[in-house]
Amino acid sequence: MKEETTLVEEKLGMKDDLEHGKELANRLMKDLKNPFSSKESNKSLISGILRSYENAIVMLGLDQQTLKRRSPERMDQRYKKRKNGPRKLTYVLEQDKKELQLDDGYCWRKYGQKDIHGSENPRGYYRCTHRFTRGCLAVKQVQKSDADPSCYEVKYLKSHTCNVNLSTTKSSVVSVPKEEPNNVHELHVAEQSVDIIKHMKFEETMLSLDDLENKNEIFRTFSFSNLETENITGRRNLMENLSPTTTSESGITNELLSASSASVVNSPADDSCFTSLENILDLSYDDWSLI
DNA sequence: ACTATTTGACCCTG
DNA sequence: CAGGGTCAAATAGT
Repeated sequence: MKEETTLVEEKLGMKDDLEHGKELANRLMKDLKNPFSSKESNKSLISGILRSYENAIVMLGLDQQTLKRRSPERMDQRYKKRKNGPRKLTYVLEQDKKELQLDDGYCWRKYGQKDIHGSENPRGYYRCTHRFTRGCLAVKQVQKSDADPSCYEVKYLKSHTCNVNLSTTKSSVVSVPKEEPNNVHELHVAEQSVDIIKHMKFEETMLSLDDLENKNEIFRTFSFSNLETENITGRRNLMENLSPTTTSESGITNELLSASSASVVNSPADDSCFTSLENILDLSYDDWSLI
């Protein structure tokens, strides 16, 4: 059962989104009456309206995916009782603790773990803590490398839309066209030190670029070693460079993405960047004059 | 009391 | 049907 405080938070969030959408709609209406208003500003307003309502829909849990998964019939069928009764929980192994420490600055909540066929190590599934409160759909998968147990492969799926700024985060969010999990862009960086990783980035990026052109990518994979505690600061700096939500000024990722026609949104603070919406908007750009 | 993790069950896709 | 992804009850941690 969901906590009451969380529900209140969600409702407030929905209210904010809906009111924001309403405000933007009003501004759009005024703009449309103004012969000097630009197409760009109208586009931006509509983008904001769509985003607000999409946020609200997600918070309501009424998006298509949630509805499909949570239909009453299905809820009746599932999870009535565990067959084997109460289970024993094992303590998190030291290695797993390290995995949990692979902090990229965002708040992640583990929601699953699976043994992967052909891999020695299980894959952990994490989603953004703000999934329900802010509708953030960011997900990542963490798996210890079979080849090098000191390395972890981290796959990021979907961008953060929760606008939670890292203490170290600057101002940009990268958005990528066509946010489909099946389109994979892998950026592998498996090294023992930050310096080496930095050194590696360019080559790895160039390789990735090929993939990207071939696959019309979206999701990004990183692998990195378990750096020692004294390197945490360095690692944080590294993640600033490598994270999918990395900053525009430093990000090799940004260069990569811009080279592949990705768009870079100015600030997460003023634009939570629903890439799907941007896609829609981009596709229909020619039609804006009709509005 | 509340939040986070673990893990068996279930669903979806190929 | 197998494998991967997700859900949510049970449990642990704070």
